[in-house]
Amino acid sequence: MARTARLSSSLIVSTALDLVDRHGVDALTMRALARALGADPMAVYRHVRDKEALLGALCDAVLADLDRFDPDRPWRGQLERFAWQLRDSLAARPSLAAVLAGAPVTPAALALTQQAVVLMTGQGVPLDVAAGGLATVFAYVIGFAVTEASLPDPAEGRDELRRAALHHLGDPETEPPHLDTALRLVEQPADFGFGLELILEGLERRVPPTGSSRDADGS
Amino acid sequence: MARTARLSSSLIVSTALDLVDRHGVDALTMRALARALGADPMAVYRHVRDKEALLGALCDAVLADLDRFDPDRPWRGQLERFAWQLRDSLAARPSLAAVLAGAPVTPAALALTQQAVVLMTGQGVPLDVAAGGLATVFAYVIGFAVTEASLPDPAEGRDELRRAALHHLGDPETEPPHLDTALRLVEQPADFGFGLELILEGLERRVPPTGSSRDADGS
DNA sequence: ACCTGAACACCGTTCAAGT
DNA sequence: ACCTGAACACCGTTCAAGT
Repeated sequence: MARTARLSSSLIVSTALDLVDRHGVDALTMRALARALGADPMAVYRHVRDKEALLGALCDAVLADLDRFDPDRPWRGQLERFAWQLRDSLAARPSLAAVLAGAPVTPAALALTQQAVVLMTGQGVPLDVAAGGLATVFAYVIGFAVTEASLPDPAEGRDELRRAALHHLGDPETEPPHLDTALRLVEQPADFGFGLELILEGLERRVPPTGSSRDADGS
Repeated sequence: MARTARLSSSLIVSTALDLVDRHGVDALTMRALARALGADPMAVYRHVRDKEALLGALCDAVLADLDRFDPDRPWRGQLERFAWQLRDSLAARPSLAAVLAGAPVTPAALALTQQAVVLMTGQGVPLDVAAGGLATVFAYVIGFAVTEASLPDPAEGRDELRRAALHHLGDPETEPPHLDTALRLVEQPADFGFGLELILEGLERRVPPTGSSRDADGS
């Protein structure tokens, strides 16, 4: 019966992530976290420097949960899977997208980057293409996830949005063409796969062709 | 001598933006804003619903400050200029990038989208390509700007970052290849133009060729 | 030496009291 | 009717007092 359930960093992180999953990152206060842990509000500070470090640890946990890169399988499919997995993970906890955007350099991010560089350069992708490609994919996924998470409730103030937009357009007498199309575009989530395909396709076109039809297999 | 300098929404927004430019968004508190305006802390609430609305108005002002799209000039160059302008604007006030990411639907955003749809479809870009392209460019710029603004001070805790990353990689006995390369990649700002080029190039390839060599000029 | 919780210095916002 | 500022309900974090 001895309550030896001491606090640990991993317990703190998993409890905090659970709080974020259920009630959003705004509900993650040091006091609420301590309550969920059944501990004193200050006990958490024994294991975590401050709240910023706690949020960084959450981001690291999310990234560490993604599949590793396998250097023996084609890079393009793996980069695509990585992008979808990260997007899905952030879509499941929307409020964390902005947090990850604000703390992108974590140990797991470094580990993933190292594996991706090995994967891509090992398969003939020039280093600068691999570097630019990784940065592009990451920026795209983050930007997409944060934007998607921040879409306002449709119809919420749509009339005012329209009116104010018309004012920006110089209050024309006739309705500007495609205004309703544009309204739909900014209100609806976009097609994640479309932009990802643009990026991956561009990367593939920057990989010099291998001389023969196969040269990595069987050596 | 009568102090008739009444508050107005535009004065509030420009004063708030100035505060953000000089001291970052964290320094933008309702109290500090009122102080900068020489007004009572609560006077701002006469013109702005709450702080979220104030931040939204700041984002709108940043977007409204960008060049308009001109339907008579090539879409690709204008989309490229838009991306660079927005990136530069956010690089000049880094802390606002995350705010814009969290409030992407504003009147100016709608106006820009409407103009971009007119521009692109008017020059033969299929609507779904234009829609996907705009969303992709926006997500990329936002994600890039937020990530760039959040890069930690290099060398700040680099050793701990390395050690923790090695732990994620399974504590190998030999140094994983390209780890220093990866460290450089996650610490340094990436090449904004590279990813933008990937996206624009992919869009261009999705525009069906016009029948003759010229058909929009002179008509 | 470690842990606790009262207290500090904020914050956004409400609301009753003034003009 | 409009404007003000004291007050409320928080927050992250410090630090002195306990074990």
